[in-house]
Amino acid sequence: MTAATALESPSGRCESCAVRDVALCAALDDAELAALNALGRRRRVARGEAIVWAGDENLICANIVAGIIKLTMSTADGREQIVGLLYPGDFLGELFADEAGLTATAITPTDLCIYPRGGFRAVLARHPALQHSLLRRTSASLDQARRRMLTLARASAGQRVAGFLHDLAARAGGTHAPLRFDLPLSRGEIAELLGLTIETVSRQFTALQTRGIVRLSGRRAAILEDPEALAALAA
Amino acid sequence: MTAATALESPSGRCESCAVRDVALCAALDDAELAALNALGRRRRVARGEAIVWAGDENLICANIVAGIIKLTMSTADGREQIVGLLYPGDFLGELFADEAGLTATAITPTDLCIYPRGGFRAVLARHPALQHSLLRRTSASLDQARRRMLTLARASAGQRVAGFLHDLAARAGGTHAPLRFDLPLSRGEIAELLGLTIETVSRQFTALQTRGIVRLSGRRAAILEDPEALAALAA
DNA sequence: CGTCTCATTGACACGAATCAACCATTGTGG
DNA sequence: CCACAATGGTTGATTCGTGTCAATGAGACG
Repeated sequence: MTAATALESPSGRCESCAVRDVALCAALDDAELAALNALGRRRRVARGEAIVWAGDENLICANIVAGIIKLTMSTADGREQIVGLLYPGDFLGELFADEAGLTATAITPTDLCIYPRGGFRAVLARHPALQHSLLRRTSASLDQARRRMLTLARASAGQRVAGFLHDLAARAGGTHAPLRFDLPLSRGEIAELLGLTIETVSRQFTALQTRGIVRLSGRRAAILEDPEALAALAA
Repeated sequence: MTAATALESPSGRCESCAVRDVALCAALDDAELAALNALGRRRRVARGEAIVWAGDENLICANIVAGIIKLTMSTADGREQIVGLLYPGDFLGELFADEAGLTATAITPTDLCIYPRGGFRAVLARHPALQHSLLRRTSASLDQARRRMLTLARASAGQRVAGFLHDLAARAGGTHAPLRFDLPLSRGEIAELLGLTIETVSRQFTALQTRGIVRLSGRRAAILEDPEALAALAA
């Protein structure tokens, strides 16, 4: 038992968790954390693997420990739209729905700390600090969703792509040039996120490259050459 | 003092409030309600009047007692987008932002129960039930926002307008024909909501009318003739 | 009765989707 | 180690839907 890895047994390991101080757990002291500790189990998910399917019974929620997850909805005719991205420290789950409304899929290899939904709600009810923390997070997500509504409703393809790269660069830690950063999403996923087609995304990328604003380095990385120009385009 | 109207003095009147059992207040018993009671004041707002301006210091939050409010964001070049509608019982306010991110404007004459943001947060911290209630509401808003993202990103103009009318009809209490219901939004506001232009909205309306699916009765009312067809178009 | 606001209708332009080829990279089996 | 398929990405030609610009129409209100 002492040989159990952190992956298999989170119990007693929260203190050393990568997201101990950024996830919801940050709202709890080490003693309170025991309640969640007892409930959670670690799970590693491969790139492309689904964690929750829309329409399924909504049994779990989770903290993202590492990796990136996309939340998607699809139209009646089968086209998909990414309605949220989750990064390490973010919370995954629809606590108050018995049936999942969204599909959650790993975009990169991902580590999760999974809780049964019912159990988590029970802990939530007993820990106002946790609830407060979740409320803040949910408010922030709502704000983000509304901002994206504005983009989807009003921005041109060029503005969307520029804004997307701008956000990625900012998250990668700066706006100084030249900044090299990863593109964790495929072209198809970028299109799903921005409400465009693959072809349009591709064309916008080459346009940015032609103008010397970013340079693509393989499929999954980019180098930011002109942050001001990019920011201006994102507008 | 006994002549004070409910509008001027909410104190001691919560029991008879129109939204006592649907708003956040529903989470509190009459005794607990006293804390909010002491904080709140009623205010009536005319159609078109703004309650909060994006960018301003974020001083207040409120419960909607009667009327409809739109939450808007605008692009750099001045076009507006409605990112949320609030109905009686809904909660207005960004509790965790010192600067307002959204403009809130009354779409119809509206009655509010207004609280200072700081005071409300203090009450919230002391009443977990209230916080839980707000968390549920915020989660529901997030869900709604994400659904609208799908619409804005993927639906055609026809689908958007049909979906909008479908929602209004449902809210008006049924899908039986012929159902007469109000259009609380102007054409311009519908366009702002759906991410279209006034002209496109107008054309879609006449198309629906030509096909005998809805009939417009003046500018501000519609009669639903064929609910199934409307639902099918909304997809 | 005239003006003002809001809505409708028409002509046209433009941006992004669609359809279709082609190219590059990765991985696999001989 | 190379041939070859499979996957993902780019580029081009064309179509289609919605935005834009402009004129007209209909209520609301003074």
